Amino acid sequence: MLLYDAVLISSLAISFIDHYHYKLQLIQASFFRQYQPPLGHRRKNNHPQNDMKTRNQPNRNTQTTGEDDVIREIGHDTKANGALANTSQDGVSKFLKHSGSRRRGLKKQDDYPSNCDSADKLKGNEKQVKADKYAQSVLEVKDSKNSSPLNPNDGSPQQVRSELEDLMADIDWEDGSNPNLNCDNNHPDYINNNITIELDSLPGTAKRKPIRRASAEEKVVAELVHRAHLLCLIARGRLIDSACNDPLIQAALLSLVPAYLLKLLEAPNLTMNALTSLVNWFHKNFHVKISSGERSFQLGLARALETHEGTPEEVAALSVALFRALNFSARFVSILDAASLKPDADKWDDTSQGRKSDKGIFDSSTIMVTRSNEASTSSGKHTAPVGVDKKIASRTPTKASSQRKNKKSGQSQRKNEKSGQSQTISRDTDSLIVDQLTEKNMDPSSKGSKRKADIEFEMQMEMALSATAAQASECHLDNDVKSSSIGSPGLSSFKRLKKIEIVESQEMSTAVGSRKTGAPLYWAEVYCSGENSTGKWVHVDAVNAIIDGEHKVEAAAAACKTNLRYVVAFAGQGAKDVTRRYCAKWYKIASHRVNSTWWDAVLLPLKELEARATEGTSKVSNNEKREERTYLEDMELETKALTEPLPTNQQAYKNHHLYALERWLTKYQILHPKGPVLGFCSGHSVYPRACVQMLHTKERWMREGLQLKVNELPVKVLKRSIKVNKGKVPEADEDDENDCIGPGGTIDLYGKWQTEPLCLPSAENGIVPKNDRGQVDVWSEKCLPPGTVHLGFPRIFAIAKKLEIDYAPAMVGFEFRNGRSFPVYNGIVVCSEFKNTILEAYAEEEERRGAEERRRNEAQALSRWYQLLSSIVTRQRLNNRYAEGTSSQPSNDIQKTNDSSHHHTSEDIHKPISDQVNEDVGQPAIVPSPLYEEDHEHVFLTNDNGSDAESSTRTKRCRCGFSIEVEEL
DNA sequence: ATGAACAAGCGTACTTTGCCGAGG
DNA sequence: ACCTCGGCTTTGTACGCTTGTTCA
Repeated sequence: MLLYDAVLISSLAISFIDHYHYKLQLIQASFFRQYQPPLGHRRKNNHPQNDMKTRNQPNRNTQTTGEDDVIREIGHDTKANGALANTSQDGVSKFLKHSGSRRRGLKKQDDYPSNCDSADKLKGNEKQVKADKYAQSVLEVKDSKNSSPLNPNDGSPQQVRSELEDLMADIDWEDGSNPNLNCDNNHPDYINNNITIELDSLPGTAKRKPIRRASAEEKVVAELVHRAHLLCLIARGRLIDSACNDPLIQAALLSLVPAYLLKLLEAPNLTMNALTSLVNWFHKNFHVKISSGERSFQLGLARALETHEGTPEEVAALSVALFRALNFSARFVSILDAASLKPDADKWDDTSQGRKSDKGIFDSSTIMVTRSNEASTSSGKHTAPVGVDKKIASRTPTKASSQRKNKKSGQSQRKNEKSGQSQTISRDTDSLIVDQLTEKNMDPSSKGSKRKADIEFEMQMEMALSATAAQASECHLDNDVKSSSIGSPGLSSFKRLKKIEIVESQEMSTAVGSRKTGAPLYWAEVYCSGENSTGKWVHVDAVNAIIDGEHKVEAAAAACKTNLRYVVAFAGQGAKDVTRRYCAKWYKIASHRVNSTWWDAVLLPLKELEARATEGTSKVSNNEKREERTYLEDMELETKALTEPLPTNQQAYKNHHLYALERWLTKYQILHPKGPVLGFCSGHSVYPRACVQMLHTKERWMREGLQLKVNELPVKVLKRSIKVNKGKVPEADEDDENDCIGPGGTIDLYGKWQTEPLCLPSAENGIVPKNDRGQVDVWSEKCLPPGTVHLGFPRIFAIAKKLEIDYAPAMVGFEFRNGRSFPVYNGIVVCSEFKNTILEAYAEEEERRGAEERRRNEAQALSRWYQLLSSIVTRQRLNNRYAEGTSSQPSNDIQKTNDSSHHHTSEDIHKPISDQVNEDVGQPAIVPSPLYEEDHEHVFLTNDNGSDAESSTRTKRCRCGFSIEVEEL
């Protein structure tokens, strides 16, 4: 089963990695764009979406080995320990590492002060100064090694921080022994170091924080991470779902159910009432507790069954197993709380103090990834909590002070833990990744807040326990609390904090909410055929003993700051998105969900599996009914999607999929027809989104193969900007009343309803209808006049001209160079009847042209070879004559040379070209003759050449005995 | 806590129909 | 004389979307 899941993960990951590859392509494309001129309108082909289309072609062979490694690694991890959550984190961390190198430099600047106490800005600035000092000292040390002096002013702050960060990454934070990293510790070196730090602004000066928005690349990375996380969460859901089908677990559960309950459930049609008693019994017998230790989910499930206690995930899974044991159609439902789709949500920005999207990637309520680790923290593991709300910390100064008091003891205790209890306190992979992610953004001062966070976290966890498992036995809770105190700074302080907690219970309850703890994440859906006359999927939360509470889920999740973006039901190794059932305000989550096309494609095969499984019970036997059940549910979800209540705030209408306000329409939009009015919001009429129509200019419609109907007036007239219009001659615009650029520099816009299919004048008598520039604009095939074809070949116009066939140059777009646009032509447009004639002539001409070019190349090659060989011969002759210092009869020699060279030339010229080439191409091995050393010009006779067929060599001999061996190619 | 209004950063769509010199 | 080809200041602007801030 694990193997199967690994295969699934791999296959799913392929599509994800496909997009990762696409991202790399984007980077490459941007690189090349820098060095290559833009290709005019063809640049649209470089658009990511277009590029993505090409990437999606089934060309898996192009996956690089690096990608394969990622896939293999995912698969390996999955197989190795079954912890798909770990896989998820691994995958995400890989991407963060990848993107981190770029982002770190940019973000650190903001993140450094953010980790200091924002309430005390002066202190924060001091810490910043220390961090900078430390960075400079680091650079000095590094530079002293390289024996090159460093000007402290040379390094930019970002460079310094980057260096600092790299160095800090190598430091073992657990030791806590490096005084340089302690913000509160003023190292003497720093005091003595004569460095001046200039502050941009005085402390406390209210300066607007520079806004740095996420770049396109960061957005792409965030989306990739989001997708990867979703895939992993789906795989996890499937894993749990298959564990629920374990016959042993089902049998064991069934054996626990009292007989009177079984009798109640024997009714032919299952109803919610019949379920109530069963759920109550389950809730009384199975409790939520904090998990300890890492193990596979199946083992955990068996353990939970044995002890009647488990994580919410396990308890929910047990309930699903029980329902399936009773032969109900049951699904395991989970909120997939994946990493944010928006890159900024991952930032650890103290200034925002977690107002909105202040959460880390793994600081989700997804227990399968992090909560178990958090839970294990409270049961003795020393895992730094992630994303503890600093707002809470600042609100509880007492706790903070007590934490400071216990800081020393905490540190020493950590050392003890490390040495003595390595088994229980050793960090697992998840926590390491989490720490890498968090500590990247932490400055040395974060040590303090980290310990503060520990305390906060433990308290919140305890609150969560009481909230989610109020029925849990006191003794277990006590055990957990006791064990949790092992990893805390001190038992006494913790007890003291417990008192504070009681006093501030009201405040802490809010804090618990802000920590996203206790959110409903897992439940079951049971098909009750006795409900609604047609049957209905009923929400059953056995953990909290809630039946049919689907409308409560969104509110409960929102209260716990959990994003209800994806609710997925798992059954039969498949999955189905049932978010609509639990989400009343779709517009709020729509922008936080991944591209629906991709999501639907991912879920499509899983949906089929799910449908097959949930309808395959014995109670529903025939296929028609099965299809009906799926159909009815789909209809139910669809209906819910189309019947959303009107939002009460105006801004919600900006991108609402169902409704629109006129005030939020863009420049190129209009309401047509303007009605019906569905309601009002702050005095503004609400219209259906379907009434919003796009407007374009006449030319733009023409590009889409549409033309304006007769006598249509523009529905909207825009004023052209003065700057754009200033280059134009005013008279030209005024003269052309009908142009889209109207008088006075206006742009006339028309709606689609004002257009009709393009009706161009058709070709007659072999004449191509042309525009006023004597050409045809070929934006698409639709723009071709009837009876004409576009022949996009180079030099084809010459053929048409030669054949005296009427043609028009085909303009396919514009190219922008030097700030001006130039038309791009590609071939010609001719009447269809001449197509074959022209193509045949073109093929002939191209063949002739090719042959001529070959001939020209050969002649050129021959000429060059002749030059080369004659220069060799000349050099040889000169060597023979002047090498030994003899120089008799120079005038005769020159004459001879001229004669011989002439002889040679005439001989070559009279030979066929092919022979010349074959003979001349080769490596001449010149063997000087001992008899005629001087005053002799070699003459190679054509009939005196010995040839060796085996070695393809030919020996040219002179009468004097001189020979040249040439190799024939 | 929420929403409205505004500001600011970033991405992207839109813009739009040579000129001249070298060389064949 | 005519034709072909390639190089030439690698645009500049406005709008939409998103996010943050302030105020009610």
